[in-house]
Amino acid sequence: MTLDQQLSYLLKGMAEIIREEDLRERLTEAARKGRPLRVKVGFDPTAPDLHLGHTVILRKMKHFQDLGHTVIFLIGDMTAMIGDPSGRNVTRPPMTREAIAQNAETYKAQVFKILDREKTEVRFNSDWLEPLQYMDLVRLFSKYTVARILERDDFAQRYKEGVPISMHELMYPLAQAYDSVALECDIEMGGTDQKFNLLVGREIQRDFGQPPQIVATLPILEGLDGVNKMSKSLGNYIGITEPPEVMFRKVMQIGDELMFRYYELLTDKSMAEIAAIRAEMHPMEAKLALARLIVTDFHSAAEAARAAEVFNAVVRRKEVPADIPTVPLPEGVRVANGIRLDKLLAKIGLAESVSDAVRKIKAGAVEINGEKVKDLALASPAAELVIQAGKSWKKVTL
RNA sequence: GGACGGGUGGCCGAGCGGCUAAUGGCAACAGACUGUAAAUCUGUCGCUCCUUGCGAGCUACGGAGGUUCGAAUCCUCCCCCGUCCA
Repeated sequence: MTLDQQLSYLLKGMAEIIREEDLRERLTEAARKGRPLRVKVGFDPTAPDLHLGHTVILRKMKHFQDLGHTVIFLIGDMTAMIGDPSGRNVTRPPMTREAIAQNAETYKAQVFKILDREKTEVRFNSDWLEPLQYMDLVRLFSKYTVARILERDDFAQRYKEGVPISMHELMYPLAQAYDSVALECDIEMGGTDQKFNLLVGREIQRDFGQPPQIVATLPILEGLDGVNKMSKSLGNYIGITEPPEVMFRKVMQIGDELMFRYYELLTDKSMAEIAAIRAEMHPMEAKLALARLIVTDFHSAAEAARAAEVFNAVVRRKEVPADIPTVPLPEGVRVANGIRLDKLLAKIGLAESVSDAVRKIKAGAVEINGEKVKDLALASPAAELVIQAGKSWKKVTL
């Protein structure tokens, strides 16, 4: 690849790069000296399950690896041990070492679905942050000013609105910047919300006599709702270890506009190809194709095809799914006049509570063996009950 | 250290002695519609019980006490947050 080709490969899908000339320069230098660039991305080990939102940046990391560079998968275990309240005004409980170590393992098992193991350095920032003495920290913090720290958007806003900001939150950008020093990074990537932190890294590196890192930000992927960022706690995510049918169905649930965003950030389609899809394909066909692409990435083409078939059968043709989980009849749901459906639904997980089950039944969301149910009691139950509550199915054997 | 303001259901935010399981909005869950969706419309939206009824009980408005026939609403103490002053 020529330098220009490399550049456009790397820049595709990036939100911002600071600065492009520097990247060009460093790529040139790397080629000349035969020294791969060091590209750092930090991950928070509090939520061990990766979802498609994480894969936007993982894919970009892979692109750097494709060009022979080294990617540093940095696990912010120090952050997790302190309990980072960033973003929300709720302090997260600190995590134990064991929990962090376990999450880190889960992470590693998942990221290599995308990253090249050979070209990945997995590091923990406790390696260099933990040994720092008080005076080391004072020296580090002395390199930055309160006014500059408060320039960070969310700090500025919270300060203005009177939302609490804890001292340690102000130190995070410095700690993260120090990671870049410790790792001698050439490039640091993060979501667009990380821009400030990434930029601080440049200044601190300069103070430590290192060339400032190049900063690359990537768009934050919207979740299934198309509004909020994808996150596990909001429940609008697609996990990369989810079963093929689930992934497929979730992709099909997104709005049409969001689909093109997913095409852009989660597939290898070029912008030109995506424009063609938008112009020529029926939206539903385009979405089916997208779902297949995504499922193929994390499972296989065969699994994707099967998931597509399941989707067509169950959702479009409203057929009964082939493999419904079967459970025995739970205790305490039999009454004199048959079976209490509200209790049954709650016990087998088709409703959150008995009250919720009552609501669903009254709303006409429950079918048993193909018949809509309106009563809370089932008088003469068959030996096998295929129960549908909304989008969920369970089979109960008596 | 002082003065003032505030802590309500998943979130935001009303209520300021009974008519309040607690107005609104968002989210969520169902139903209709459809191209899977989205949008829209409708309903639901603490938990439990049963004789499923505009039924009964329990729990809930930072925490603990108190006043009252009755408190999210009044009083006391405590905890937490913010603003201003020092």
